[in-house]
Amino acid sequence: MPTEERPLRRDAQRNRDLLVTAAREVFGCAGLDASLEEIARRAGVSIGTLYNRFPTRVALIEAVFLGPLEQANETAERAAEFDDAWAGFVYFLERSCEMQAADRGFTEVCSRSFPDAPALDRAKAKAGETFGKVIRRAQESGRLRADFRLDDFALAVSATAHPQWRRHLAFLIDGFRAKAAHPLPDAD
Amino acid sequence: MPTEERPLRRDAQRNRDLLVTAAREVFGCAGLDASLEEIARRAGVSIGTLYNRFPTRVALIEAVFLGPLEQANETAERAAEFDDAWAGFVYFLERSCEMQAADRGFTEVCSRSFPDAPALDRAKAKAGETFGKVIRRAQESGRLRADFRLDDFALAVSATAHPQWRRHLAFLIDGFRAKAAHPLPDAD
DNA sequence: CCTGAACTTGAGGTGCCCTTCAACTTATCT
DNA sequence: AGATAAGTTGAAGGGCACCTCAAGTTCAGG
Repeated sequence: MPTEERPLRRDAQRNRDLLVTAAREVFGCAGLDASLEEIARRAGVSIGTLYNRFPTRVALIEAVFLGPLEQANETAERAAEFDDAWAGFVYFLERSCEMQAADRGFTEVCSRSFPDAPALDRAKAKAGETFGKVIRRAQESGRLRADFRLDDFALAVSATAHPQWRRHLAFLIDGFRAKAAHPLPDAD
Repeated sequence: MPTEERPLRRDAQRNRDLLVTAAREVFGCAGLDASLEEIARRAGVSIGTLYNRFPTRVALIEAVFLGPLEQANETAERAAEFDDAWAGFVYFLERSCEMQAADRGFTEVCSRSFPDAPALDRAKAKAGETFGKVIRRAQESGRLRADFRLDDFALAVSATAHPQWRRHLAFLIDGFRAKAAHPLPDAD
């Protein structure tokens, strides 16, 4: 049984939207630990209203980032349908880095875990599975090295959350090609 | 004329050492923005003493990290003397990642700039020059791609400040080989 | 228009951190 | 042993952020 969702009063809905928008901006440049008071300030709303609508920080994070995570999943679905499997792989990597480079909050959402927000973790897992297919296809095509794993994606992407990510990613991609592969270290 | 350095009283010197040790630990796990009170607490010294010895945060950062930076420079010098230029290049990359993975403070020292602590910036520049030689040799040997630049090192290393850095670095290194090289993106 | 429920407000309590400084303690030198 | 410069201490003042709640305001349905 889903929690009964009485619709919000119109003013409350407006404030909710203002808060989410403000939070997107503030999380985007200051990260997920940004000040909640700053977010309320920017939304033009009192701190009490923020707490009314979002009792915890993760509730707000969820409201802001569930969308982008689904968007990432769709990107992966598109990537899985490329004729050229390697191109699809590269396409998804690039879109992911793009999103992270543009949004510090998104970067942190992707690298942290959220025990108190199962929806977030579920959305991440789903996108992960979709990208798993992309990886498999690229490996079967013989262009992606066989020892590439899903977690390597997290590594690669989380490591490119900076302005010159294009260049960094280009090196990595060269290192991902099957023809470039040398044995990986044992551990991990 | 060098600032006259009257020697510290014995107790003061002891406290200074305690503070630097504590700061190394705290910066190491909490980063350069860690609480100064926490550092004083861990050193078993009052917060006033910390401020007596290190009037600013950067003064303390300098005291902690000038050593490691010089150590990095020596590592680069060793790397420049490898018979196998490519092996020297890889050696320095690995040692650098090792230092950063082990010390969050060091990571931040390497990626930030310190206008108020010229000594830090100088030490970084020096290590950079030394590593520049390593790069040149590796490129002349034909093993390192010709379009590799010194800043790419900063990229690579700052991006590997996490537990599974070995694996990430392995991919990057495969991407750094001349034989793996594909054209890099234009910008930056 | 009126009323109750929904919503908003912001001051206030708590906690952590930064930084200063006047009063106190200690090392060192003669 | 005494004098004094050097060093230590921690309370106090100022900030900022978190979170709560009693009092006030606004919406929406009758």
